[in-house]
Amino acid sequence: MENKRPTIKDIAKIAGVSHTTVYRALNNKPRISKETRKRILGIANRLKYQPNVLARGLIIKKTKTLGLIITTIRNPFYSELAQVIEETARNLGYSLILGCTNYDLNIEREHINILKGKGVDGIIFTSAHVKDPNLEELKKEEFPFVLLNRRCTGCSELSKIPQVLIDNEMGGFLAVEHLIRIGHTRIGIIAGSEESSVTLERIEGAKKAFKHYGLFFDDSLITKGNFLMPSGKIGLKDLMDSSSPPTAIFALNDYMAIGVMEEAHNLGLRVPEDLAVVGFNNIEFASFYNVSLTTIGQKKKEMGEEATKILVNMVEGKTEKSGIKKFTPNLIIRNSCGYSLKGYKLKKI
Amino acid sequence: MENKRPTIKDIAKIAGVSHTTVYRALNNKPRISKETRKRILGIANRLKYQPNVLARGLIIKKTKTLGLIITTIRNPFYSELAQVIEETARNLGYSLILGCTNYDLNIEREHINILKGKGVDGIIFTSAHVKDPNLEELKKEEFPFVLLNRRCTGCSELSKIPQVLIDNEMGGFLAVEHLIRIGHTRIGIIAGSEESSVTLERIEGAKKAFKHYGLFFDDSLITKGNFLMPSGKIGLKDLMDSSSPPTAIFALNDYMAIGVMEEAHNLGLRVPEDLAVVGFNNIEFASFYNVSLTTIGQKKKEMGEEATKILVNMVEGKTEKSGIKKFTPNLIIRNSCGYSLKGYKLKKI
DNA sequence: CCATTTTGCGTTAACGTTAACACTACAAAA
DNA sequence: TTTTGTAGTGTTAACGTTAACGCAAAATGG
Repeated sequence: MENKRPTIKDIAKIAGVSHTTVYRALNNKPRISKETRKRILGIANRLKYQPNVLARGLIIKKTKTLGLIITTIRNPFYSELAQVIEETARNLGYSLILGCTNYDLNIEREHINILKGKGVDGIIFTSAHVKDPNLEELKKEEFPFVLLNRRCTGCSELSKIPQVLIDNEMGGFLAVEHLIRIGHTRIGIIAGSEESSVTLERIEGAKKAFKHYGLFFDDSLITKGNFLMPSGKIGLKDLMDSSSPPTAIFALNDYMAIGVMEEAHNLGLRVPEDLAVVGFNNIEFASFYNVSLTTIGQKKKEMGEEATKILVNMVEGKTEKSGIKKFTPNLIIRNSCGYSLKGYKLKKI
Repeated sequence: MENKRPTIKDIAKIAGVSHTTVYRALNNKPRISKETRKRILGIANRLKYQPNVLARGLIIKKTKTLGLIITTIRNPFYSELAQVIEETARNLGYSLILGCTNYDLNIEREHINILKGKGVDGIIFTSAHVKDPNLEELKKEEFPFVLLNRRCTGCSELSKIPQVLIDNEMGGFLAVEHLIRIGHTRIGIIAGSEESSVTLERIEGAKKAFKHYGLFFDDSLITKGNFLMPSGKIGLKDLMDSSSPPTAIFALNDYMAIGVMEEAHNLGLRVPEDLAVVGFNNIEFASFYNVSLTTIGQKKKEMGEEATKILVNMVEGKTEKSGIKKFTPNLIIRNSCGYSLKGYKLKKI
């Protein structure tokens, strides 16, 4: 039984023409008569011909495959992003190779090498380190990639890389402003990994909010996390152990915010009565009534689409070699800050 | 500036040997002297040589790439699975192309064709349709694939396909048994998509529990869902609209169970006081105190690993061409059924 | 010490495409 | 009629590997 998939040459043999003629028929190239084309396409259909992307890729150096590098797909923020990226990529004719790094630059590097070896046309990098030698190298090689929800301030050259992001600083500002306006002054911050641009910018925004409202910003109220759920727990514990603990928490993403709420429960703290919590990202679970997390929303769908489209454009040589697309975040008020409870009211500004 | 990645021939030129010699050096083949090998490896390292997987794949028909077909990565159950699959695949030297189908057999088919065109070595299919012509065809072509958390009872041939699953029937039994033992007799079921083997088996288990405890099983208490969160909402609404609504719900996965809890809240029903809810899968969020969903746990990590390893073994020709690996589910009791509340107590059996 | 094997290379041809270029026949232009 | 153009086709060589085979020189063995 012949299980081998048919090749151009197989079709050529059947049609009694040269493989080049078949190629012309299949790829809508000129210099072939209507009749032969039709005949060949008929045979190809019958045999269910599918081009061999490997062989093609070897020559045209394109594989219709993109890489997606994320930290961990377990974080719902990334799985939601991955979903729209896969979908838009597919609609544009591309497949997606998924690579998780666990925030490890060495694994990232490994992924990059493998992806290049497999001839991917471009890579989407999502949030991680600000300073990343891997990216600098890629940039030097003029390998196409875009940064999604991730900045690269560390490296001058990289400012020219296409970046799709939200205004994290504004997001941080909005989050803390909300807490201040409902009456909090001691606000703890659960940071993300400190090498991440996202962390830096959101904290920067938080500081601006403090300043704007004439409040003192206490550095000791920042505790280091890593964007994963457990670090929210640890972070809260640390903060509550201090001599004058915060009355509100700004967790730099929802995943950690949920950890905060978990630990609050363990510590016997009620949310929002004893502790207000605000997150960032508006993952699907944040909206559930029994989570009901006040958070900062961002247009994940639009951002994922945008990043994918930009990358595909680069790959296909359709302009847009650089530029920053910045989206605007918005505050989504739910119950975790008690905004809707009596006893709290919004300060006039 | 030469940005092109170095090839075997480039190295050969520098080393002053033939490309075959370089090949032998790089791939630990015999028939080469220790010194030349060392010299060549030195050059290769210096040039940061990375083999071109496309060219290699063209000949050896292996690409060190696997396909992972899932319905949607947004469902945390699948993102948790994807995480471990990516990780084990990477550790075994494989990359993963991710394909989401949205439960659409045509999209699945499209994915399969593309994956084959890209020369993936094998594919992991996760839960979807029982009867799937795509799989029958793959089987006929002897293309390597494994079924993860998915059965293919529809097609006789496919019983020989490696399958990694949990005992869904037992899981369904455990879930309903629990509800019965804490006193419920009218138990609504939110089914998954009806073409799914998972749905059928879990319902089968539920029915057995009814029978085992001498209870009448009311078919009208099954409502059709699709494993997505919103269908949990709709399902509950439908069930509660009936003339004699259930006092407990068995949602066939956690994602829908959360939808059920959402809708219960909207309908003014307290969980677990007015409505007990049990799910299936034990996704991470189920464990959070403010969700606290009683559910059926399965060894996702082990199953993902197992499926990946089996597939890699098949691909690499290391036996294990068929066989079913069945894992045992376990009941995880949290608060959504009120087991821990006074007023409820466990019936003796 | 000669026959045989082994070692250390090189040559050449695949793999399934794409692409440069060559050729023929026939039509249009000169 | 000769030239020029071009539609339709074929030949051949890439792409970067793997792999079959060939062939000296060195090593082994009886």
